[in-house]
Amino acid sequence: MGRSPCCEKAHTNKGAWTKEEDDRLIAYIRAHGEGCWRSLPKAAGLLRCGKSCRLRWINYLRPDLKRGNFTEEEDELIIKLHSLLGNKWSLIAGRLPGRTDNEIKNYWNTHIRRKLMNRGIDPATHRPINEPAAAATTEVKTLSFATPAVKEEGEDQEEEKEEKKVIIGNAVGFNSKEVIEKNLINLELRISLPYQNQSEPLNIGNSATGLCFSCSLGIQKSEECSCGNIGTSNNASRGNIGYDFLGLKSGVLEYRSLEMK
DNA sequence: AAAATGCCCAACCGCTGCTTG
DNA sequence: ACAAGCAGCGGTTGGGCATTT
Repeated sequence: MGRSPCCEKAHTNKGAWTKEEDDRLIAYIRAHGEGCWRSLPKAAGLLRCGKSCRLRWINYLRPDLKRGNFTEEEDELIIKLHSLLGNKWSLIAGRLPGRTDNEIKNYWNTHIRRKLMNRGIDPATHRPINEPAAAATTEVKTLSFATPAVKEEGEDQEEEKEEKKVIIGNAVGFNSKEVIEKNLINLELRISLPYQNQSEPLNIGNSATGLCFSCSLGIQKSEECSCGNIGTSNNASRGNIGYDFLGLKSGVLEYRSLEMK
């Protein structure tokens, strides 16, 4: 048997929150802190379900929320993060202090989508709208590399052979579930390169360190390594991507911070 | 001035993965 | 082991406000 229900839905309020409800919720969380949303409504004297209280607090009442208009810098950061992460609003919000996933999601749908459309960029793919579909799927490189993690003795031989792959292409598309289900990668993320004119050579390695793109990503032992540093790169352990990816300079995006689960 | 239309955003809905009993 | 609840997430909705006709 499971646990008892969190609240009686028949006796809960719905719709817009009143000032009194807000005050009760704020007062309760100030006194007892966040968490245990299940018991919070009853303890705080609110006729709301815990889920509704959590949403109200996170999206509206939290004292560290910025409110107000998004800055141009925030706009550009959201665009860049979206090109990397897709509709992972909570991850994007994690990079924008004082902003919530709901707020960013709304802002994206109402402002940034239109902004990109006006620039002639498809907000879903971050590519020029008139670009042929075929071109969007070319130049997809798959880097294969054995997992650097130390295997414990006695693990299945088949498991030993499994590859973990980072799919690097200039197509932004997320099918992370499939990738994870196939146990190909432990990152719920596809890292994709920005659109580039085919005539322009890719110059995304780290010229400062002399590392190629795959080494800069911390992908050791990659077949795609072109810099001769196979197995010697320690960027992964440093945690930084170390190149200007979509204009995100080293340190803005930390590789480890993109790991999920 | 009133009606129609468009926009914004808070809140809800439904799903997924994890936890609990 | 299993069923049911919880927390968190992304998608969608609808009410209120602003602008246009």
